[in-house]
Amino acid sequence: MSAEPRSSSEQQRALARREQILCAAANCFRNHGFHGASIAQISKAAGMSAGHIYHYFDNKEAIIAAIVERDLEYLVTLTAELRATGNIRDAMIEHVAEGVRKNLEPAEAGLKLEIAAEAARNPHVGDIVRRADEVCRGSLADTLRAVRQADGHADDEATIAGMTEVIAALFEGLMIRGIRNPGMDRDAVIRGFRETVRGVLKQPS
Amino acid sequence: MSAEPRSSSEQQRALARREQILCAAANCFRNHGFHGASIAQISKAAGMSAGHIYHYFDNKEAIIAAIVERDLEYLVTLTAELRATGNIRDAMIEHVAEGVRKNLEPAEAGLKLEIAAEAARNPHVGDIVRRADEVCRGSLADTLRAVRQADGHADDEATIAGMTEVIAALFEGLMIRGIRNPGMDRDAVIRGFRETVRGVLKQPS
DNA sequence: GCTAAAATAGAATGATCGTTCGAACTAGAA
DNA sequence: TTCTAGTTCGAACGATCATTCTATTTTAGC
Repeated sequence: MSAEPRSSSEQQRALARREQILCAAANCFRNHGFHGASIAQISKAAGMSAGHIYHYFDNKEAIIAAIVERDLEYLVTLTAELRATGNIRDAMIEHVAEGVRKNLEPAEAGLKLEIAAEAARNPHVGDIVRRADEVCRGSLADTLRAVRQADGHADDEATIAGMTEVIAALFEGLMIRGIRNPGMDRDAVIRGFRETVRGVLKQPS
Repeated sequence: MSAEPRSSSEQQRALARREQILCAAANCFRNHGFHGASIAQISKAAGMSAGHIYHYFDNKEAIIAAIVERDLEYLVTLTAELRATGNIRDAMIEHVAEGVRKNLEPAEAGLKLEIAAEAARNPHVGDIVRRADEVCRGSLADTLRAVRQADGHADDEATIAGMTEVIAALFEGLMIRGIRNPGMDRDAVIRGFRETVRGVLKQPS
């Protein structure tokens, strides 16, 4: 927050401390929510004093923003990776199982839902989330467009946008499903998802 | 909370007060989250003193539980209604547009996401949510089973369960989509959803 | 080893939290 | 009217909140 550090090792050290705080904060936020978790809890989890946290973050809101940003950055790189594969349609269907399992991970899902709920009421967090979604959505739309064109379908952009939302809703909804029905038959869900994604890809235009 | 009231008008009055508190609390929870909203805020919104709230609810947790219960009760009756219609398949596809619009309502979606996030960490709320979902899920599975059987498909129960999760994830995911991409083309999404639901109903078993 | 600066701890701040409590008020029964 | 019991308020409680400040320890350059 203050003047530039003198050596690069100091920079690294500061970066590591920041990361340490963010990891601890993510755990606390998972367990108690953004507003339920206190700086005292986070500082204890990070193994440092409460006051010291303010050397790395202006305030609690800044920690929340950093957590949100970090979480979404990961998603952006993920969708970009999918797009870089060779045979996109096969890759998509192949990755369904992985996507299902990842979104059902309760720890991950809890934090992501917390972020979504916060985005609905906190304009700053909402901006971060919407900006990241724009990138992911664009990447997913590109992927869908490529597959559909390769299959000889002539879709207008609105149709592609609609399909994008369908696929996104499917996987994001799974985070809620994992919480509401933790005992679900995962293999059956994977089969259902695979078939549904396949169906969207070959949907008549 | 204490001994039975003497007249039925007193009972009604107490019920109205409870409802008044719950409505005010729902608004506060929507805007600030379960832990971000204070009893002081809720009492101000409900037009009564903070202390008085404790005549109707044991504590804040009880208010949260009541809100969650009320929200889910509505969903249970909704799925039951769908099931009572005549031609189920047509009714389902016809109700897609309504379902999409309802889940995109930002105020509703925000509170529901807050509930899901709370269910992921608060065991009491989690129990309420899971129990309600069991009912809704069963009703939706019954509906799907009926349509599939009428179409001559022979599905095992796991397949029906998988399809149920797909449909549930679709619509619940839409709540997140509405927050992450508020400017989406709703008509295109409705078309995509309708086609996807149709696809699930005629999916090969 | 000395010194200056950064890292860190921990106490202190005022605000606000959820909750309790006792007094004042209100309305129906007698 | 008087009594009684539920309604309602608002002050008060101790705990905890996010944040600030000061003092101390650690580190790096000389």
